[in-house]
Amino acid sequence: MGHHCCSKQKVKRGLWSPEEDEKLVHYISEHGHSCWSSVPKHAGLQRCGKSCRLRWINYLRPDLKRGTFSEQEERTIIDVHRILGNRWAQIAKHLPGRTDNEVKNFWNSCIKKKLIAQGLDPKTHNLLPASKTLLHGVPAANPSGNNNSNNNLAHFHSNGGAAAATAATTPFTISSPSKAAAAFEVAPPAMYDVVVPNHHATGGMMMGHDHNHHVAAAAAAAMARAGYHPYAENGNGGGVLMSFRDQNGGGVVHAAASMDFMNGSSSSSSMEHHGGGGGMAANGNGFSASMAAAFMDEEAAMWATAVETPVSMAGLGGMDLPHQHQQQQLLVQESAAVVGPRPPTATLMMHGGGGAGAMVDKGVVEMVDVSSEVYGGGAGAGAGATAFDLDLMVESCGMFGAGGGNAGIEQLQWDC
DNA sequence: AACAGGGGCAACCGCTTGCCG
DNA sequence: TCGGCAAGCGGTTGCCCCTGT
Repeated sequence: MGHHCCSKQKVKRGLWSPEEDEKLVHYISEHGHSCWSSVPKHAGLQRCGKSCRLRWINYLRPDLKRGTFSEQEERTIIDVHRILGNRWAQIAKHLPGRTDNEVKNFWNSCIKKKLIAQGLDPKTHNLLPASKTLLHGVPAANPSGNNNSNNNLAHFHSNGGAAAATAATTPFTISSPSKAAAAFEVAPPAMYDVVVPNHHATGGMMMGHDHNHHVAAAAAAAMARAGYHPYAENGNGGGVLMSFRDQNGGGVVHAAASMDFMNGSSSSSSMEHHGGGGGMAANGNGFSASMAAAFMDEEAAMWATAVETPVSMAGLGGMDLPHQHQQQQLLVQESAAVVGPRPPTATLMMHGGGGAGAMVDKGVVEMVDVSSEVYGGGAGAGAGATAFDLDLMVESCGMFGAGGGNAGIEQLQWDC
């Protein structure tokens, strides 16, 4: 039958022979592939251009990395997938030398099963209903039986620490064993319950922002008002709050990125690591540096589906956000239009990066002060570095999988 | 040794997107 | 603005190989 694009041609299908590979490689290396539809003809192949393109991209490209995925690559995939979903091409961009097809196959054949084995829904990265029940002794959270993350939930994953809070109409609180449950109002009457067990590093990240200033992120502000965190210093809605309880490392990592959204400016971030390892996710359990990267472009904003919704979760600090208000709003609006079926009530934006900064200016997203920490290396990042192309970072909001190991799941205490 | 079943991977299909006339 | 074309992308299929019986 062949592709519709080459139905008139007599094309071969199925596996490629070494001779065909050789022809294609030889032709591409000499002439490039300015027009794939003409490649098979000129290369002497009985294939359609589409097939040639796929073969080249997925198999013959010289820069491809073959072989099994490393643990770090696996973590990266999981981390990025949590944010981007099944956007394999975008995920693959964070894995140099890997193709979307490869990532997709690896996910479907390996990671998916691992997550399921861990009691995680591979689609949402949330606890499967059975796990929720098991862990918390409460009935399945969703009366509809739908475990879709689009509905009421808050999830804090230790393996990467992406803190995603959705459903602004749903209440949640955050509590930790070291501090009594600090109920706070996110967006009245929003409230979640997120219980973080002792044995997991926690990535409780809150970025506050005044609701009247476009990028509403009242969570941190609410936390600040509630006095949840000593770094909740900006009671007017600004400020980034992060607390990483690193029990393995024996310390608590505090990170505070002071941002003044009110003025559209920010100061550099600061971090304090009280004891323990060398910084965020130092033991590999906490909020991975991969998640720390900037979230300032459309893919960051894709999480945000409602400009007016005042919940935003911040990643690590180190931001520089001039002209941020308008830009963020634009991004949010754009993504809201593009992304489609995202939680209609949730706004999630992750910003900043461990030691790195994200700058938004005139529609251009740039990473500044890109250090090894951004890539997940460095003392403050935990696991080893992954070299990512800066363009990719800019393009796809820089989700860098280098953080800690998959320590498991923070317990969620479902109120709804 | 033969067979069945399952897993992994390469390739295909079809829809979407972007570009250009 | 519209239509055609090429490329991009994600989901699905089918083949091959490995393993267990």
